[in-house]
Amino acid sequence: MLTPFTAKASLACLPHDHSQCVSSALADADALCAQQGVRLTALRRRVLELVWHSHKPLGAYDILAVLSETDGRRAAPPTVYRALDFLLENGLVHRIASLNAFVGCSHPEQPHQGQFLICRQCHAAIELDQDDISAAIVRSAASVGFGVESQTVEIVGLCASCQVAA
Amino acid sequence: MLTPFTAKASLACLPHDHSQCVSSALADADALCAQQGVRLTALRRRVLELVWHSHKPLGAYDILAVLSETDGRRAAPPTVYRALDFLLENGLVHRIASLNAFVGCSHPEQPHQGQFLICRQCHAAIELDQDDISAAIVRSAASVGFGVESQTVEIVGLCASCQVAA
DNA sequence: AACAAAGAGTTATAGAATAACGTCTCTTTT
DNA sequence: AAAAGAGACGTTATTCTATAACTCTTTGTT
Repeated sequence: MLTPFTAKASLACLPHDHSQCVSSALADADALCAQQGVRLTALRRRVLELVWHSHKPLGAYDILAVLSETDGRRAAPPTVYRALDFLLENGLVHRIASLNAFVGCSHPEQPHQGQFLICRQCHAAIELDQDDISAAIVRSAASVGFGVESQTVEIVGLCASCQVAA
Repeated sequence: MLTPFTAKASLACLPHDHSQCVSSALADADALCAQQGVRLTALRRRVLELVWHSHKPLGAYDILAVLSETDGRRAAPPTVYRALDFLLENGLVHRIASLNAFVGCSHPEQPHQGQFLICRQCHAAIELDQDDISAAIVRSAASVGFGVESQTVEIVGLCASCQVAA
């Protein structure tokens, strides 16, 4: 069974109109920030747009390079990291610890921590939010008396498209 | 239900005779390397011992500092990273991506990738290897056609001891 | 002893992230 | 309108993490 969300997220590895992803992510971000009373400044919005440039997690220094070279903006690392911190805090992007990289959040409406399927071939990241994975983790943790507060779940493998190609 | 392994691993956050952990980890490593026909050199064994100094994941540069200051060994980063690479390849330590740190493997007998419960208070890492977590991940991945090859599961929260303390 | 190969030392550099401080631009208050 | 304050961004420097490339040494083998 595919939930609407799963269906949407799995687009990451399939041909699709990606400009739709970007524009809807930006529109969602505008709406959410307005609703939360926080400021999606030009810089923050631009960083979010760059992160959404593809479904591949993007490094902070890649973002920095675009800001400096393409945008012609004088930018040093803190500029990028501050924008990313804001986007992380407001659930608009996720950080992939195993890659030191950032990816747009597919459903920023409610706070959550995604689970990520990362294709080692095309490098796309598919975001999941499966309750049964979380539940299994919480249950196992509870069996040793451990109280879960946050989860990092990052899975590497081959996406459907790249399996076919191989 | 606690498997023997789970019982052993959860020791991490409980008072226990830790010198036992260290000596048994080193003895296991000696045996496994002999069996595999690979060399657990003095340096590699020492790095493993340092990683096992506690159940808290240890940074490469922390190891480096001990080698330089305490052991008086002239050591630069590659020295430590090569030893760690060897230990990782042979399943004797795990790398915790979210911490950029390394921790001894609790059951190096068979190759596996652990799942880790990391206490935000005492910083100890409890290694799990729960099939139901892996199974839930593989199942969710399969539902979007994704083939799992490796998993990073790192859970932050409060261990039993630190919950009591709080 | 001679050799090849693995291990470890050495130097330099790349990559990721943050600290600390200054400046500018708003808004809010008076 | 002036002053005050806060938030955002610029700037400089530094810390932490990791690897590349080359050299020398050790070890096991012939």
